[in-house]
Formats: sequence, structure tokens, C-alpha cells
Amino acid sequence: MVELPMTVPPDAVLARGQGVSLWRQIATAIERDIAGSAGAMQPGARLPTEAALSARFGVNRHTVRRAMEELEARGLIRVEQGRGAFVAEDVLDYPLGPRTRFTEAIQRQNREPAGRMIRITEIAAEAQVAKALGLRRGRPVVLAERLGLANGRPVVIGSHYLPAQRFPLMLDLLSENPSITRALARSGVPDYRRRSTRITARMPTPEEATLLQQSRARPVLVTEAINVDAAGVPVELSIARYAAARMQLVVES
Amino acid sequence: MVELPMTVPPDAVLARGQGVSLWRQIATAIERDIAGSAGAMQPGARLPTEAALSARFGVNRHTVRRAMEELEARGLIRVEQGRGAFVAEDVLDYPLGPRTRFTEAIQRQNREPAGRMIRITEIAAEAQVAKALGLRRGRPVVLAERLGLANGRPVVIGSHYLPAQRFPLMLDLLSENPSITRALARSGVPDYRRRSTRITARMPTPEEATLLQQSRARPVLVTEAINVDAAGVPVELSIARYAAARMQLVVES
DNA sequence: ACAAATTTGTTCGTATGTATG
DNA sequence: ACATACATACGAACAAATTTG
Repeated sequence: MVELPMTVPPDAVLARGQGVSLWRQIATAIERDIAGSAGAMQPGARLPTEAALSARFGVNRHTVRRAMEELEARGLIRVEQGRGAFVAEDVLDYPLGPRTRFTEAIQRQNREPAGRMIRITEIAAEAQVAKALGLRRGRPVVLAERLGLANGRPVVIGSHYLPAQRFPLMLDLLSENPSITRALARSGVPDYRRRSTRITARMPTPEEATLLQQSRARPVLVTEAINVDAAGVPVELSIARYAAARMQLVVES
Repeated sequence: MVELPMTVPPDAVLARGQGVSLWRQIATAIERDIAGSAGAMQPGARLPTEAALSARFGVNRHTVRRAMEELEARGLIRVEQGRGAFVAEDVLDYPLGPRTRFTEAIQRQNREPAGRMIRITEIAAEAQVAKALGLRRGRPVVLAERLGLANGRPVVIGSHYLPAQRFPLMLDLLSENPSITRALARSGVPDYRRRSTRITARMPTPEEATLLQQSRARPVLVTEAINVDAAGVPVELSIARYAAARMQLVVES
């Protein structure tokens, strides 16, 4: 990019010397762009660079930065060094209770939940899975991998392991309808609860980053939960990876 | 690095053609190096590169890799592309109950807990802190930042915010002894409990990475907990940052 | 592993307008 | 009228983080 030495008129004209500081006018202009009734920007969308904005408004970069500071302090945008500024995404809460279901948790926050099945297969249980489900190694388990979305934005990848011998129809049921709760209900488990949850954080695999539509440089929250039936017998091992920027876990005591 | 075309004798000699595969011999040799009675390697310490090991054992790099695979599958080491192989660190559990204290949680897992105060100051409450503690913005709060260690390894940084007006002696008490529990007890709060906890994950700041002695490329788990007294009044906002590689959170339901 | 390009963050310096005493 | 303090605005240079090839 070559810098043109000419003075170009700014696209947006500000009222100079009228009692309202330039940076305030810029802040409200950007705010209108973000939440404006006309074309509202999507949460997570990237704002123009500081250089672009200062050109557009015909001001120094510092003046734009002062406006950005204001918007960030008010929680409307998120600025990241080296990456840019982004329309703030609202962070959803995921309550870690014994009975929380993804769909309910999202609905309670007035978002539209959705699920997309990524893959359903039957595999042999490795050590970790077998131990969690109380099976012997190598026993068949159904593995269902599901992407959970809120308002169309991906927020979680869930890997669900269920004993194939106890639930012979599970693979078909989940192929029809991605709801684990529904498939378990049709398999004679009307209710189940979360027994224990381990929470860790790590960097995403390339596939996880793609599915969650997030940068490979941001971490995922990982929960590993064992779900048991009314009798306390494990029916599902669930490993979920949350986009940490869009979802936080909440424990009520 | 230039590859020397000469054949140099390996430092460690293996038994070839004796019924035990080379990679198994190498695996047990490395295992002895790691956990050996002689000079045990510290958890988190870096192993020699694959090239160095293949030179030392006089085998192809693939053979060393086969041994590494085995050790990684058994959880003894952790291999990271582009970084190297490291002696596995044991991951401690931190139970997120209403009454869990750091010291007890570490002791229950037979580790030696320790705490080092990083800084104690009195500051004006910003919006987030004020809201959590039920104060007005700008009211004075004591901020105590503490590094928690297990067996001498840093595992958590805790930032503790307490209302300075309710606890006028807090700054002095914490300067004497870094225990929050003790300082609260001496301030007329013999017991407190965790009301709610939010859990997120993010990349560490440079300072956090240094304090936790971890790579800036690995995430930290962040918990934000509000602690209340027997009457349910908030007495402390606690923001903790855990080295995700050394600590995982556990919720029992 | 490295270098280049892009983008935000920080720190100088300079100048102007406004409110205060 | 003058001095002072403060917020605003501009310019330049460099530092730091990220992305890309």
C-alpha cells in the first residue's frame, strides 16, 4: 500500500469546534454502526482498522483510539493487539448443575439453541472411556460428536460416549435426531444426571478451531462429565469443548 | 546443524537381536532417566531432542519416536510439536465446593501447599469489583495478590478483593500472614462460603506466565468467585488464575 | 524456524481551547 | 490580564502481537 500525499476529504464529516469533542462524535458514530437500526454488525465482526477509521473521519489515529477506549470500557467492543477490534460477543453462561441440558441453558438466556451432528460411529472403548463408563477395554461404544450453537454461532463441541451394548438402538436414534436426552429417553433412561465434572483448558486442535469458528490462538474450555441414570449407573461420558470467548461455566453453590 | 557423515559410536549400547525390541529398551532407558532412583528429572523438564536421543542410542529417529509414543501413551511424557518432549506433570484436582480452601485441597492430595504474597495494596473499586462486593464505585478495597504453590511448583495466582471500610485492619493482617481465611477470622468473619463461581479460560499475561512458570502459549483457567459471610453478605471477590497444565477444577454434583 | 506485512499499544513532543483562581 | 491545570487534538517513531508465506 502506497501512502498518497494528497489530502483527501473524509467520508464522514464531524462538527469541529461546536462544543462536542471529536472523539465523542466518533464513538457515537461507531456505536450507531454497531447497534444501529440500519445495518447492525454481527457480534464478533471485525471493525475497520484504526488507520481506516482515522482516514474516514479525517482525524489523527489518537483521536480514533480515544473513541475506541470509550467503547471498550462500555463493553461494546473488544480490542486485541495485532488483531484488530471486534464487536463484543455476549458471553453466555453454562450452569454446571446435575441436570443442566444445553438446550434449556441457551433458551433461558433468550438465545436460539441448535445442534448439528458432526459424526456418529461405533468404536472400541479405549482405557479412559471404558473406565468412565465402567466397561472393559475394547467394548463397543457409540461416539456421537455434536456442534452446539446459540443464535447460529457455534459455542461447543460435545463428544458423547455411550455403551453400545446397553443401548443397541442409540446409533439410529441419534442419526434421526441429535438430542442425546431424547435418544436416552427412548432407550429407557427417562432421566439422567451429571455426577462429576472435571474442567480443564487447552489450545484447540485445528479441527476444533474450525468447527468453533475461532482463532487457533485462543483456548477452549474442556469439561469431562459422567452422566448416570436414576440408579447411579454411568450411561454417558461427555467431553465438551467450549469456545471460551463465547461461553463461561457457572457453578452455583 | 550439519549432519556428520561419520559413524560415531553411541554413548548407550543396546542389546540388538536379543528378543527385546530396540524401542522397548530405549523406552525403559528413558523411563529410568525420568523416574530413576539416581537423578530423577523434574516434572516439566525437557527431554533431549529426538535427534540427540537417536545419536545417543545409535538408532534411527523413528525408533526413538516409537519409544516416545509409548511413554506418551503411558502418560509419562508430553510431546509437543515444535517444542520438544517434557516430563509429564501430575495434574492436581481443585474441588470447587462452597468451602474448599487452597491449603486443604493441596494437602488432601499429599502435596505440600505454600503461599507467597505478591502484593498488597488499597485501591479504588472499579465497576466489576464494586458490583461483586455490593459497593459503590471508587470505594476503597484491599487487593491482595498471592501465588499458590504445590510442592514448590506455582499452580495458581489469586487476586483477592475485600472491602477496606468493613475490614480496616485487613491490610496489616495480610501483611503479617498471607492466609485470607485467617485474616477474615481475625476481622470477625469466622466462616465464609463460596456463593457462585464463573469459570473461563484465556491466554496469560506476560506477568502471569512468569509467575506461574509456564509458557505464554498455554492457557490459564480463570475462576471468579464471590465469597459471602454467614449472613450472605459478600466479603471477598476472588479471581484465580490456574496453570491449566497443572491444575484442573472438579465439580461434584 | 524465519521473515515480512499488518495491526494495535506506548511514548515522546507540540499546540490549542477552556475553565479556574 | 495572567498563570495554571486540564482535556483535546495532531504528528512521529517505535514496540509488541498476530498473521501469512
